[in-house]
Amino acid sequence: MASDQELSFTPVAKPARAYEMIVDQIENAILTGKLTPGARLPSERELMAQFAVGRATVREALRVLEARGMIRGRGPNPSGGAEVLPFSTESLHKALTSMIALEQLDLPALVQFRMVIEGNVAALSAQLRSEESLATIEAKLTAMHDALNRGYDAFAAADVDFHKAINASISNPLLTVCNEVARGVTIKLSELRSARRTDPEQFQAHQYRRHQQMYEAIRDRKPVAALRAARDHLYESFEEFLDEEQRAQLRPLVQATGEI
Amino acid sequence: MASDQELSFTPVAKPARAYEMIVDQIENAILTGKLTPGARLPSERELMAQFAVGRATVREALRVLEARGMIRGRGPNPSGGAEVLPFSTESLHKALTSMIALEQLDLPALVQFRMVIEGNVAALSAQLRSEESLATIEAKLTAMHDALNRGYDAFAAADVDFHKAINASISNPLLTVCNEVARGVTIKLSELRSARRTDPEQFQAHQYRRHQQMYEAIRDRKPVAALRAARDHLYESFEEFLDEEQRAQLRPLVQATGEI
DNA sequence: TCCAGGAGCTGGTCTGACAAGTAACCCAGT
DNA sequence: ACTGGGTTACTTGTCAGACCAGCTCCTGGA
Repeated sequence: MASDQELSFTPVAKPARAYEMIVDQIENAILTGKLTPGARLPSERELMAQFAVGRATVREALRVLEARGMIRGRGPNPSGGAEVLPFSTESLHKALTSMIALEQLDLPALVQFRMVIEGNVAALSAQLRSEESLATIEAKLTAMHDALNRGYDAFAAADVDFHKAINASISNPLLTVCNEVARGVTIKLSELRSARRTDPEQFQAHQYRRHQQMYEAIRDRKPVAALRAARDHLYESFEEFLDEEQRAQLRPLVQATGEI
Repeated sequence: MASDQELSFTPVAKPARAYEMIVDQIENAILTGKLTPGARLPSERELMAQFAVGRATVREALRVLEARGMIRGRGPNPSGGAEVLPFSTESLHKALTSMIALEQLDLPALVQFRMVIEGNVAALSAQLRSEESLATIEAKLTAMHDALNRGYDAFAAADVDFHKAINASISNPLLTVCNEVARGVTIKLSELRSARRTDPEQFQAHQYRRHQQMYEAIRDRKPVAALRAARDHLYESFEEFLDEEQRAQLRPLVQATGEI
């Protein structure tokens, strides 16, 4: 152990690449608030002069910052360079999405994840929601009712809005992002497996009733009911795509009626 | 509403930048498995010929992919170009870290997230674990006991191993990764706020008892007890860093004793 | 007063070039 | 036969200069 430490030499030099130092400098300026969202970076040619590097190096640094969602190029424009963006979860979105693709997640794992997250989000909302949040959720539920039988896309959009309102009521960006990414990937994955349902009206009506249950549980501050409604809703939605073994993996989350 | 749909024209042209198309092509090749981790991309000059663009364009595309953690440049090297990397949580880490720096994510939100995930993972493990998984978890608990009073690092490593064993017992990579990333970021964030504890022996002994409770709940297939042990453990670990308002945000997850 | 058109800047891309670094090969010496 | 060193061919990192197309702004004419 001790000999290990004594023998571990540190690398002699770090071949720091020039564009990385530029990235670090601009990133620090943004993270420390010296560059605020909406501000404009100098033009590439000016940055080239300030950093004393070639334009290609400046551009590589800008591409990295753009990939991290911190700035956005705005086309040719004499009024300044790239714009500093306000915080967005987009890079988190992309990282999670590519993770899901690379891990070759299957539908049961995704649904299990969503049952965990959405169930607890609903339960938390039932306990922590404000009156304003509840009003928003109710409004989205009404919009969902109005969207009944107006086609798949309209109803799906209202569905998303409803869940977004619930997420907003507990204001935890991590839970929200995980929720939305998982939802997006789940839909993409399940749409590959089956065409649209043959009885959309009946299906939508049932979906609406489930969402109504979730709303009522949140309104009445009943976390257990909210949890169950959210999980049952998810299980029902994807049950048809799973075989018996896969369902067994999810059933603990459904069965856990009065206990968990 | 209907007029909205009719009036929504689609963008006439996408000013797609050349390097973005290159990013998409290489990204798709990786995501679909046509390029597997460890493989090497062609050299920049060869890519330049294949895509029929200039080298600067190829390089900008490579920088974006590198920023996303999908490839890694390997210096000047006649044996090939950039290396395709296996999935890593580094980009997730970076995204979360910058969220914290931009004050979009605070410690209560992180702990809340972990209480949701880890609690349900423990509960699921209590229901779905196999006997082999349980044996591994028990082994890790024993290792944790052996690491008592062997210093902060040794105990922390044993702690991580224990939780990894629980994660492995339900084999949902999405839950596992979210768990580990959140743990890493939480530790980084809380270490900034306070020095090491003054009574490490007592603290470690208490931590060990909590983990023992979790193990026993999983062994006895008591999901509610496992859930509570996991959540209480987290709440206790970070309670000291939170003010009263922040604690109120987490208390629903702790209070939910016999119900949720 | 108002609008059309040019000037000047910008980003996006290409070409060509050079230094520095590494992997592989060959060859001499032991 | 095996080790060691040097050479070579290729790579990346970076720079300089150039061109084009698009956006702003300002000016000059109607």
